[in-house]
Amino acid sequence: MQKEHKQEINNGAKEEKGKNVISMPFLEMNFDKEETSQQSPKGKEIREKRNMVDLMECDNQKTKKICGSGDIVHKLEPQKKMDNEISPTNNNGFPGWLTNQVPRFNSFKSVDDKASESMIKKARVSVRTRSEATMISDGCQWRKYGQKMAKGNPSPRAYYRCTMGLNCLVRKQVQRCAEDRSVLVTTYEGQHNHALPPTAKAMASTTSAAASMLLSGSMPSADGYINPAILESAGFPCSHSMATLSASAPFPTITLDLTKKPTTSPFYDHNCMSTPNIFGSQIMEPATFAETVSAATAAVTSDPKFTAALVAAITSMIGSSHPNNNGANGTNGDQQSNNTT
DNA sequence: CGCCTTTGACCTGCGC
DNA sequence: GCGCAGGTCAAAGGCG
Repeated sequence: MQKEHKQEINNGAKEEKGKNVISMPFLEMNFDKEETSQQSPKGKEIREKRNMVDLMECDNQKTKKICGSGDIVHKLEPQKKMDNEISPTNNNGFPGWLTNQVPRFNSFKSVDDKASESMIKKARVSVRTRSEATMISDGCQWRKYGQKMAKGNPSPRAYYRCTMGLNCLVRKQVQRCAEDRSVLVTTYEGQHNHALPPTAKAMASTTSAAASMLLSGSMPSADGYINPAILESAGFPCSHSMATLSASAPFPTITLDLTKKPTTSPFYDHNCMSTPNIFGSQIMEPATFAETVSAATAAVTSDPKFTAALVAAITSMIGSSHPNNNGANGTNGDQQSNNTT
């Protein structure tokens, strides 16, 4: 059994190194090169060449529901206890990479660190995309630190850690949907404590906004889709069942399902990455995803309730902000600003 | 030579 | 208390 898995894994690895780097134009766009140079220009290039289809953060809880794989979620749930306890500090539910609320992550986990982590983990963002690549490139640099076979899913789950920042503890899990292997599910967790590429910021803004909306109760139901009207009003072409928020989970989960085909959208082929041909052939236009994200952001933030919630959230964050957080939050601050505006 | 991936082992939490 | 599953660590090997 393990041997089989190994084979699969190995194959996957080879694919990654060889060619499967589906760079998601939407996130890679401009910043790839820029951001990459921040740390290890060399490493970046290498990474970029590998299989990455970039997106942002995926939340597996949602994924679980959608895909039925129920892998990642399992482990995440246990954190709910801690999250609840710590939630006061991060009641906004902003994904870490968005707010930098979390002081920092380190290999050494003190009590405080753990607490911070919990906070960061509160909000997750899942992105489901249809792609042949082993990973989506979201503009950040990731280092693989583990891989595991998840129960109920023949595809291995890969664990990545952000290496763009020295102590950035943002992590992401990449796994293929058990029911539809062509669907790549990426779950992001934590906050970036460093500057993010423009595309990454856009994504972060969108997801954070959604998370905020969810937590603030702006959502009509604890478990549902973002109001299509809101999204569409902002011109979000893939609004139909594309973004899903879940408040029923231990922590807020945002799922961006980019695999679904909108019922009405002449832009579908261009703005949604769901079509196999788009991913498969990697023809997606660079600006499309960014535009989509921007539209989503605008849509989400256009909601008065959300805005109010966001203000409250930010206020709360500021009130409970930690000195250390501020320093590393340059980026986050920007993101927050974006959200507010 | 340095960085990254691979992978088995270990740790932790949850359900029974 | 035990077993299972997920997540992380760290040594070894590979690649550029």
